[in-house]
Parts: sequence; structure tokens; C-alpha cells
Amino acid sequence: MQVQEGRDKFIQAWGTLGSSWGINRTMAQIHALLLISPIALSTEEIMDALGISRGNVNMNVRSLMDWGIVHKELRPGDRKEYFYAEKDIYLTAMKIMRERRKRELEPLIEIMTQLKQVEKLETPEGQALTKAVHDIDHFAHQADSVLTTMEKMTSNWFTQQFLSVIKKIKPLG
Amino acid sequence: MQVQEGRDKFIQAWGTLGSSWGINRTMAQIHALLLISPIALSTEEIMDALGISRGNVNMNVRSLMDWGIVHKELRPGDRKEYFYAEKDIYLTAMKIMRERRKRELEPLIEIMTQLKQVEKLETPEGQALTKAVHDIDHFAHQADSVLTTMEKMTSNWFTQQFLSVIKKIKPLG
DNA sequence: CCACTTTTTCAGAAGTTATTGAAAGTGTAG
DNA sequence: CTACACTTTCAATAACTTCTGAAAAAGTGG
Repeated sequence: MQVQEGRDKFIQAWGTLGSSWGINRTMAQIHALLLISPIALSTEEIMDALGISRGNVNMNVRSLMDWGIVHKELRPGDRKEYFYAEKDIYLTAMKIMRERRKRELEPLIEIMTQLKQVEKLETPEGQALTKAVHDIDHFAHQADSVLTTMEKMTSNWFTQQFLSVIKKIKPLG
Repeated sequence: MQVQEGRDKFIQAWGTLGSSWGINRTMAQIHALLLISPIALSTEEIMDALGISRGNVNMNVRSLMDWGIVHKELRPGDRKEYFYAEKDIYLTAMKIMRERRKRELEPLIEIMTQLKQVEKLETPEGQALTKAVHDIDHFAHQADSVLTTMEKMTSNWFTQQFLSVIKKIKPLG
């Protein structure tokens, strides 16, 4: 396989994967393009490479920067902005995880906290609701702790150590 | 807060959360409804409770069963099918994790395996692509191992032990 | 301040995904 | 076999999301 073919396939694949990861297609494609680009790219270069509009590039590059996985580079004597991706894939994964924790887990915990205020009744309906809310709240807090702990680990540490720790755990059954 | 209000809020919240978890809104709402229902519900009861069409209920209940988090109950002398949700929230989370691993990680690994066939060139473009493919492939395999290991653990084991293991790990820095 | 370059915004267009409802399919009892 | 009770499918359409392109805003150097 040739490099150009590989690049196209990579961008295509990352875009598809992105959608199933809750990241929109174009955002993921821009990320892929920057990941495999040895140099930072300008808005125009991204527009040309992916055949998308200026507005679209601007919006998605901004989101990628919000996620902390793409950065801006300013060149002296040049007014344009150039963008490049975080190249450490573990650090990238960590940042995506962090963002998803914030967006998914935190709202869940907030809502469960409100729902714990439901008056406790003896009806089966009331009890089933109370149990579900309690269980989910408990789970969400645990998941949050796990992810927060993982966030604190550096990417290299993750690379080298986490898997070996996990592998030593003996599954039940 | 009254039970009815709590139920509505719960279903609403689970539906919203579901979308950000890559599960569609209605599927998540049906799941929420069944989670807090002490008894199994028929298609008609779900239709009425959520105000959605028969076809929609049928499709989404079937997906929930594919994910292994909702089951069918048959009552002797009754032709209708009744549905109920797995009530162990950890087991539910495990099953969702399993399904997402299958849908997201496995295709990623497959594509990276193909991309490893790209001819190695000395150009910066070729090298950047090779590095990205290598790193992602490595990461995907590790993530897959972690999730597979976790899958093998029972829900109770997760509940009681996983967090305590993770908490003992000392973060760097 | 002006002229010029680049970035940002946003209303409408295009594209995608979810939902409906009616028709077709399936299974059962008589 | 027929009538009935349900389940499944699917084409049309509604709802939602993303994208475009042009206009406005912001930034820069003289």
C-alpha cells in the first residue's frame, strides 16, 4: 500500500470511528489529518485536504482545542494560525476520557442527587425508583473515582504500568 | 418530590444521558422505564407510558435485548411478550462496555492491522503515518485487554474490589 | 484612521437518523 | 383452514445535526 492511499484510509477510518465515539465525523477527520501531518497546518490547508468549508474547519478545530488534543502554533511574521495535534496517543485518549467524564458522568451524578429527594414510599413503584437511583448514584461515583484516578496518571505511566497491574488481577469464576 | 415526578425526571435524564453515550434517546428511555418498573411491561404499556409508536418500541426493545440488558418474559396463557430490565446496574454497565468494545475497538484494530501494510518510506509524511498507526494499534490492543479482563469479572467483584485496587495505585507527579 | 488579512458567526441548505403507521408476517386455538 | 392476536418490517416523513458561504467582527501594520 502506498502512503497516499494509507493516509486517505486512515483519515476515513478515524472519521468513522469518531462517530461511534460520539465525536463528529469532520472533527475526527481533522484530528486524523493533523495526527499524521509532520507539520502544523493552516485553515486553508485543512479545507483543501478534506474538501470542507472554512466555517466547518473553524468550528471543529476550535472544539478539538477545547478537548485539549489540538493546539495552535503562531509563526513570527505570519498572520495565519497553524494547528497541530497532540502526538502522544495515550495522552490524547486520557484527554478524551476526561472530557467524556465531564460531559457524561457529572450531569448523571447531578441528576441522581436531585432524584434522591423523591419521597420514600412503600409502593413497589416508589421502591423500584429509589433502588435504581441509589444504585446508579453509587455506580456513577465509583466510575468517576476510577476515571479521576486514571486522569492523574501520566500517559507514560499508563503505557507501562496500568496494563500489567490489571493483568495480575485474577478474574472470578 | 413525588414518585410520579421522580419517574418522569429519571426517564428524561436517562434518555439524555443515553444520547451522549451513543445509545439513542428512545432506547435509553425504554431502558429507564423498565429499570424502574417492578414488573415486566408489554409493548402496549411501553407505547402508552412513553407516547411512542409500536414499531419504535419493537425496534428498540429488540436492540436492548441484543445488548443483553433487557429480557423477554412469557406468561402462560398470554400471547403477549413482556419485557424487563437487568436490575444489577454493574452488570448492565459491564454489558454496555462489552458491546461498545465490540463495536468501537474491534473495527479500529482491524483497520490498523490493514494500515500496517503501508510501505515504509523515509519521507516525513510516511514516517508520521507509520508512527500514528503503530501507536494507535498498540493502544487499541491494550485497551482491548483491559476491557476484556474487566468483562470477565463479575459485577459484584467490580462493585467491591476494583475501586479499592485502583485507589492503591500511586499517581506520578 | 484606513486598508487589508484572517477569524468568527450564523441563517439557510444539505445530509443523516429516528419515528410512524400501515401492511405483511407469524403463531395459535378452534 | 380460518379467524384472531400479536410481532415485525419498511417506505414515507419528521426531527435533528452538520455544513456552507457570505457577512460581520477582530486583528495588524502603516
